[in-house]
Amino acid sequence: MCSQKSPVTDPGSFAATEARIRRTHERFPAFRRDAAVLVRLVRHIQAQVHDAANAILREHGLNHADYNILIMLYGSADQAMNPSQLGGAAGEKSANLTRICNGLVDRGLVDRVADPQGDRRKVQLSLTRRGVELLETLLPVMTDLLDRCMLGFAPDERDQLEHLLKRLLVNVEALGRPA
Amino acid sequence: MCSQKSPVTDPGSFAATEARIRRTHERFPAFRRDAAVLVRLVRHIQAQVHDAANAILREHGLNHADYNILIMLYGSADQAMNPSQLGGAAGEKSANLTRICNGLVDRGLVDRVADPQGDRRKVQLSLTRRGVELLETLLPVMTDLLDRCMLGFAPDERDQLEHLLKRLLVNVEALGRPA
DNA sequence: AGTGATTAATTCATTTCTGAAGTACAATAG
DNA sequence: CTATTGTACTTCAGAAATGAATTAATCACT
Repeated sequence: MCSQKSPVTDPGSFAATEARIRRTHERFPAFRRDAAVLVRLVRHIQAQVHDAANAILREHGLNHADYNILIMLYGSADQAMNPSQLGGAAGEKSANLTRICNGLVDRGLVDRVADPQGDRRKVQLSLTRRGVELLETLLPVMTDLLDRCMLGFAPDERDQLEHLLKRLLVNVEALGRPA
Repeated sequence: MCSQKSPVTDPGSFAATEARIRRTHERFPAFRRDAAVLVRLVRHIQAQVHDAANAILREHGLNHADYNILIMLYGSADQAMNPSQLGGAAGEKSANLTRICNGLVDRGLVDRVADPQGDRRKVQLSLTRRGVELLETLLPVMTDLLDRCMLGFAPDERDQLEHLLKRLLVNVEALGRPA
């Protein structure tokens, strides 16, 4: 109403989303405003982080999915995981995980070997030295990205948010199961 | 009837993610635990909601992206939006939005006409009667999905979460803008 | 009125992701 | 032991999403 729209995504744009949700609620009262707002917020946040990460990683020849795999391995107890663990951790479907790891193996960032326990269905994925090196050149800039997400959040607010999101996660994980 | 959905994340597994983040922080101290946890929570929540919505909508011949477009239009003030508004609202890139809307137009759920204001660059998208009818058959089940997300949340907790996520959104929206 | 920048939407080639099916192995039970 | 059931991963074909043009119209200035 007052100033002209700011250049990229204008920060007040979520107000329009809320107005739409309100109208939907008016037309269809069972449709809950609060839940809809939360779900759309999560969607927008995730999309923005994803895009920002992709933009940064592109110039290093990686994308967000690749990075996620690398950092999962970097943080894993014995520097190694098998695809199903990795898929769960990174939130990738198994078919997609196979494809992503193929790329990382081809580029010499990840090693794929037979499961040391001898279960011949399983496979062990781990970072190569090159993988570790690349990831460690990425970490400063990705860390900076995370820092910028947290600007203006007090420690107790972060805790609050973390706690609430964990409860939300429990709820949404149950969505896949019932009828 | 016997085809079971394979869960992407096994429930309770977020503890493993936290352990990985902690180890990453130990190896690379600047990497912040709190921000990383929040970002991964958001990612997992979004993925679960997306998958659950897709599973529900598939049997109606739609997917989550389609549904989002329909409900944005349903809630819009004059039942019509142009692609750029819709893209911003639904969090879709413009190229993708064109593709999605092509499909919806082809199926007779959405109308695409010239902008009534006369700006010949613009296009008006609106729900057809069939689009409204289909959406209204979907709304009960999608509403139920949203309700299940909110199980166990008190009103003030929902407010808290909404408030915190809005602040997080402001931060992540700034990520895209050059530092 | 003429120019250069901006905005809106689309196209296009390519990459990424998905669901379903397939292969190989392991575990369990009859 | 062998049959059934379940798990781990891969393959595959098709769908969805991306980034970089492209086309076309409007805007902002002079």
